[in-house]
Amino acid sequence: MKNSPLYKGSLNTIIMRLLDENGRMYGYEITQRVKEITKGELQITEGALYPALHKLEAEGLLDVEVEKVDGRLRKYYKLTEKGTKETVSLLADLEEFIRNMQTIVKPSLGY
Amino acid sequence: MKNSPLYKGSLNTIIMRLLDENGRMYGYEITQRVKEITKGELQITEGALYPALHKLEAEGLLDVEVEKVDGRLRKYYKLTEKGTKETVSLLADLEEFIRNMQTIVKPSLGY
DNA sequence: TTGTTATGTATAAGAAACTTATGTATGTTT
DNA sequence: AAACATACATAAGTTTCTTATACATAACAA
Repeated sequence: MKNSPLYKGSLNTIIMRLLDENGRMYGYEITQRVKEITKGELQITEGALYPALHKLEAEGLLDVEVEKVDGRLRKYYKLTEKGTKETVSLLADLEEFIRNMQTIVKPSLGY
Repeated sequence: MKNSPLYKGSLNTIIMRLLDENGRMYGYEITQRVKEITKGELQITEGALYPALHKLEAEGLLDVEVEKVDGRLRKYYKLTEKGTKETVSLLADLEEFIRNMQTIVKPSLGY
């Protein structure tokens, strides 16, 4: 998922936010959406994504629905009620993180 | 260093930027400065900081000067020339990271 | 004066979150 | 027929951090 270590720890936030916005998505779709939104700057690898989805499901934050489309398997994920609440928290954490980093680094960024 | 996983991967950027701004600092001073700047929201632990400083030094990005002040040892770190160049790169990575995350999450943040 | 807090550095064991490599399977394009 | 895209999955290894512990001096409080 890119070379910068900064992305480490951001994957759950990305997944949850995309599901929050789009209702339901399947894994491969998430990778393509992120790639598209960030103009290729952020590439989520399967080795990171699928274990993350399984863990979020195990924690009761995501629900799964398996479907066969065009002969291929798809596992659609959506937020549970608990997952929706958790998303609010993750987005608040992201805002705080960005704010703190900008404060530390401020002279180099124009704010 | 806080509970949010988002901070994972940000420590080197923080250290390098502070040294870039302040010329030279010692470890404990860095922890206190960060705590102060972020109003206690970000606490850097020694277990994360010291190994990180040693690694940056081993990579030739930092230089050290040991001094004894008030009977206690201090190890002052400053950026090498290589370190200064690397800092520019790390800050660019941070800006890109923030930009990408804001793009993904945008409806919830007002930009 | 003795215990607690602050200052200051350090490392080891373990956890968390990834990367890299590989595997399986189907559909589409060249 | 080969290559590429779609779609999921896992195992081994790495990076980056947390938690716990350790040592040492100075300042402050009981």
